[in-house]
Amino acid sequence: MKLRKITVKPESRRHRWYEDACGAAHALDLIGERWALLVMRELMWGPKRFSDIKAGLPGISANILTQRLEGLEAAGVLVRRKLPPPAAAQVYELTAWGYESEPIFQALGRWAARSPAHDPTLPFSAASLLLSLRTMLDPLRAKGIDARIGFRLGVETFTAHLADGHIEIARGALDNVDAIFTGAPPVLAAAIYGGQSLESLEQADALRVEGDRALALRFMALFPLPSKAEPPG
Amino acid sequence: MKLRKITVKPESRRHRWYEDACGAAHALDLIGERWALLVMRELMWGPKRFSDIKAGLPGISANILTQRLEGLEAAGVLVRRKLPPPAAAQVYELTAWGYESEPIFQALGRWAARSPAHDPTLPFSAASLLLSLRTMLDPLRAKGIDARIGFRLGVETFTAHLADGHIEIARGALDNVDAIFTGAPPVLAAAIYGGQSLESLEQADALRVEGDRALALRFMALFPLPSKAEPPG
DNA sequence: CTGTATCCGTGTTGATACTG
DNA sequence: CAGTATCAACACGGATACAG
Repeated sequence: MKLRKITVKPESRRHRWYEDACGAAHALDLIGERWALLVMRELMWGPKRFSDIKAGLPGISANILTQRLEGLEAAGVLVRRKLPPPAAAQVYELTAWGYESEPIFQALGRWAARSPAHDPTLPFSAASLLLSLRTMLDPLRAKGIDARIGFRLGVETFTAHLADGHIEIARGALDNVDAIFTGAPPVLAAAIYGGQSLESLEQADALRVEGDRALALRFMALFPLPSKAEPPG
Repeated sequence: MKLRKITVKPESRRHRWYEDACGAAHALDLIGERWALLVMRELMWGPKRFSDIKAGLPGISANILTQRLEGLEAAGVLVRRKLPPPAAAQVYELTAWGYESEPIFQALGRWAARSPAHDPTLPFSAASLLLSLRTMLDPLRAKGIDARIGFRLGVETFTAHLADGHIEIARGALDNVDAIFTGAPPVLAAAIYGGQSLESLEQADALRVEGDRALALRFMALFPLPSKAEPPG
């Protein structure tokens, strides 16, 4: 054998692909690398800057985030845009097709919610908490409620609009809301999913509710978790 | 350095977790490693042996498959069982919770079907082709058809039961079917998704149809692919 | 302050060869 | 058939250093 070590250009070594026509395999070729899906999750509520993405992803390092953003841009999942002055910041934004990935998060989230090993006390980003609300809403319980709920999660604010057993969520200024939750995402998660009482969280000064308190309490009960899967054996 | 090679116990071999309470992140902790989901895909139609799993996964190496099977077993996604004599073979089988992962494949497959980069000419395993049928069935087109279709894909046989705009698929002997397709999975894929005419594939001796030919032709048209996503810019 | 590029230690992955 | 052992290549993450 002559060609012992061809000097392969680093860029030509692209990637490891599954050689498989299966749609799921192709999806994993595009977004199956470590962190890729979580980067997309952080962008599900609108464009973000590099460091805001990074802030929602505890443990990712800057170079890895750069690589993922490049890869996702090449795949057509997101684009990088320059905001017009005066903001003049660079942001990353999902393409229309990128936003269509939401059912993937829902399927993963619903399935993982039944995992015996799921630990809900870990850090929770605002993006993922809101995604989980859309995933876990019980349409039957929400039937008949028409209301707007605001969230102040750290520096970000969101408005959820409940109507017809359906929930719409948008990032942005809180206008015309009937109730507002203010607190860190894990605290709100403890209230909605962890069965923590609103009073105890308020007394610990971890969560605050303004506006229609009865509505807020009703809202917190709209997101039942599924039962855990049986461990085998 | 004294401790050149500490004999680390294999179980202490933690892998890298996302420290994130998000359900999707936890799902990726469990099944996000390379090959893990595709191993599950191969088991979606029932228990399989090591080498049959491997055969459906072009490119996986034996040691990686071993590791994934161990990991998935530890996660509670599958169990290993010893078949009773005379078969007496070891097989891997999804747990009930493991089977519940099908929506993940559907979400991934549906999303990837709109990828501009999807190449349907790559190898296609029987398991993934049948999974794609369940994903892509158009209930409206299937309305009013009540029929049983058999598939001989290599050594495996499957029966699909169409009723009420819904499809059920099971591996096993072909009993009481109205039509049978015989051929390699990529060929059947070309017929159903690639727009290849049945006649041309039969003339090339790549596909054979027995039984109700009109039904077979109707069946082939029940699985429309979505349009491709626009490349950005 | 925001993002990118580079080095480096470590752990993961994968091809090949080998064993029960 | 069902894996294990070995080794090389690579990906990850941390820590910088650097550029606008």
